[in-house]
Amino acid sequence: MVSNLILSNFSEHVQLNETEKEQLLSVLISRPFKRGELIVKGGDPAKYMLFANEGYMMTYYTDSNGSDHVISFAGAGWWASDIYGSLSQQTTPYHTKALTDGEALLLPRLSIAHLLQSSPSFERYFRIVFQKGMLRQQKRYIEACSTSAEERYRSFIAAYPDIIAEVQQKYIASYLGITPEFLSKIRGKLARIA
Amino acid sequence: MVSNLILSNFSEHVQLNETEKEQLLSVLISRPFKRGELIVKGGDPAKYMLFANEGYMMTYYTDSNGSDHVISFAGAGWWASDIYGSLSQQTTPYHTKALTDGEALLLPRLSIAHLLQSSPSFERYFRIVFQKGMLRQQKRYIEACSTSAEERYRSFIAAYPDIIAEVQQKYIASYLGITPEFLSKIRGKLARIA
DNA sequence: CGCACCGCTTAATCTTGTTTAAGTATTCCG
DNA sequence: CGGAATACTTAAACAAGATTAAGCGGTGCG
Repeated sequence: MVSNLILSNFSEHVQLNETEKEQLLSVLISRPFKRGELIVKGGDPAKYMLFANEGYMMTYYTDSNGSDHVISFAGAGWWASDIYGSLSQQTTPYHTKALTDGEALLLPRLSIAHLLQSSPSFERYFRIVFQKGMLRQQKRYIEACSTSAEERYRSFIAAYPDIIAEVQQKYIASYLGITPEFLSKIRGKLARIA
Repeated sequence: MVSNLILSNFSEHVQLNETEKEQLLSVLISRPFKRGELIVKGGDPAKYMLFANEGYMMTYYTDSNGSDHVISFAGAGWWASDIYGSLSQQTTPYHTKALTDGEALLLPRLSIAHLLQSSPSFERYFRIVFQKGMLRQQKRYIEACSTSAEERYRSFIAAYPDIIAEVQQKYIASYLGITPEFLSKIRGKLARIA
């Protein structure tokens, strides 16, 4: 398991000493995955936070009508946005699925609790991660309300060309909050213009 | 300034000792407000986090077309959800407005930084606040995608009857992501049924 | 090889919610 | 008290996006 990515992610926000680094690395669990594999199933006990060390994952929610809603994608160097694994809660409502082959690093809930208690640096790190997460979610909500599907698609390809390349269209559609059919229509229109 | 509310909010998540309590109270600034008053204006330097000690506030965003989008309401005992004041950033894009007469407690950004450094309890408190905030925002996004405006309105009145009583309809409409006209239509329909 | 499945596309029809516009009720304020 | 904003309602025309259904192309597998 190569752990440069997660260490550099931490060091963007806090400075860990060698002991803390070792402590972190010692509790991470490598979890290789294959394209299409369901890594965490909604309804199951939420035991971990998931960091993408390699490849792509997505976190999504199945509503009461059986429709899926993609909450976010996570490429290498990102946390999956199912953070129920960080709470002393029984289950997560979210699924997390592999979109490509790759490797996740699992951080067990109990280890999180332990890290948080052992050093303020960890409290600080997760405080910042959640602070940014909250801001990102707010921004996404506003964009969903105030811009058309076509605009959202355009800004998505501009912002995440790598995800467009790797991820199936139906998941992009779900992320944008539209049907695959409508995304196809938008793409047809954009291709005709270009 | 009576500060029971904010202390009891903190004590829901962390246990502060007397020194920490005094430290917190000593940096809070009382900010009484009148109904309709703009407490924080979008585009201005973000200097504070705002805690509602009495009355109701709302945080909203004005998009590039000039339409407003209510991000959240904050009644007594809640933080306003503009958390830009907690970052070392220049400005906030969000407005915060008084919906009733009341009092906000302002927590200056520099004081936050100071609290965070002086005790892990404060890191922990804000970590939990942002963690919950992120989850709330995710939930809201999913609801916006997966349920009709009528359902959202019904669950809103069920969950926040006090806000319905205090807050103008056009702001509720904005919060639900619909036009005031359409909310009026929904209300008409529900009244006819009942 | 063949066929079943899955993802993408296209197009017609339908729904939800918007826009525009007009009218009514309230509240604020001199 | 009176007049002017401002909030809410109603209704018709309209638009964005959903639904349904059909067809097409690749791909995995017996």
